[in-house]
Amino acid sequence: MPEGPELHLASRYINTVCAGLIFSGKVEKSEVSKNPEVLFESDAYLISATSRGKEIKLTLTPLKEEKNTLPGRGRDREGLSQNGLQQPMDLVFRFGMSGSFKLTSAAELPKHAHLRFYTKDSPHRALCFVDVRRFGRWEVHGTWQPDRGPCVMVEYEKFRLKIPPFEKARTVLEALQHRKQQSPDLTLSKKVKLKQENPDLLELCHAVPMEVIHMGGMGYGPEPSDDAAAFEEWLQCYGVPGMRSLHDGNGRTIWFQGEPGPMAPKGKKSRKKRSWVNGDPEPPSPKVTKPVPKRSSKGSSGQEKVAKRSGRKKGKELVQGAENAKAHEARKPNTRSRRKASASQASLTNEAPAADRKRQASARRSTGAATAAPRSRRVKAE
DNA sequence: CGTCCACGTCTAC
DNA sequence: TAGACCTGGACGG
Repeated sequence: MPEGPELHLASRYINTVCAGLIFSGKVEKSEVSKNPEVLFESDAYLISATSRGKEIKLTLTPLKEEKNTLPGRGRDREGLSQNGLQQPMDLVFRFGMSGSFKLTSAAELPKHAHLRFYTKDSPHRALCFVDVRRFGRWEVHGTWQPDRGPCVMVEYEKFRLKIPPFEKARTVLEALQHRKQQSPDLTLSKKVKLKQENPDLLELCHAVPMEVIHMGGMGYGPEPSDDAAAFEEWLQCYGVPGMRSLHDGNGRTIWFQGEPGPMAPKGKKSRKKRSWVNGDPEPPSPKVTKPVPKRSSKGSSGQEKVAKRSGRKKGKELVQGAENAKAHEARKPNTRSRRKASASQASLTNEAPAADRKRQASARRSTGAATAAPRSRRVKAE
């Protein structure tokens, strides 16, 4: 559950489902987790959350001035004042690749629930930090990690200044400059309108995550019904049939539409893990790939799952270069790929009809895009 | 069964 | 700048 907007949704979710809930007792950590114990104990406490970029902070607040009923028992706990009262505690979480929060029945904890906060009243429930891959971290008495970039959702203005000097900004800046020169004689309102219809890259860094937040869902909707499909449907580039992808210097898959651009990794470097360990020293061939959503014909008995991300790709299966609608029409059709196919078609035209502008802008989206560059070089956004 | 892949850091060379 | 840290789903044989 790692992307910026998702962390924000997680904090909203927590504040919603924990509103009015009273928690009690100790905070429980799974055996297997290597994260620190949370030595917090209170007869009655509240949980609230805030997020900042890809971090989320839980605040545990004891309800009243309760006495520690068992003197000495709490000695090993942190955050106790002299008289044995439990003080409020902040926990800062990072979600790694798979972290999330879930309020569930305490009787049936979900798998991989590595930190549990139990409600006071029965039927007991548990707010769980669920994290399949355990890349997620939490820190007791945590604070926002100091060397992180601003939050694209709530601190967007901070991206306006202090652009790292080594950022390859030429293209971006030239584009902005170009835009400026284009419309020197327009009225202010016309300029504003133009800007809204053609948001620049920086504005999109804000607008796109905000769109996800307003969409809601992501497992953090009011109902447990959940709606991952809506998000998949919303994605314009990432994992979408017809879009292209390649691997950057760190082996990360970058999704995009159209030309990869002058900084594109040159073939050889792009494969991190060798897939040809024994014999068959086949050169790691392709550079630019079209995702071939390999939905094998087997098992597709009408109710196939929504195409999940990209299919598995091997060299020989990769389709090179300038492919087209034909290619993916031949592929497994589903509603999603169909819709996307037409969307990308539309955006190939420079002059999209005005009604399609918004869609055209979003066709550039890939939620993975901002995570592409190595940390040290990145505009400190995530 | 085995291989590859995944929304991210984190740290040891 | 490579691995390391993990589980599990999709796919291939």
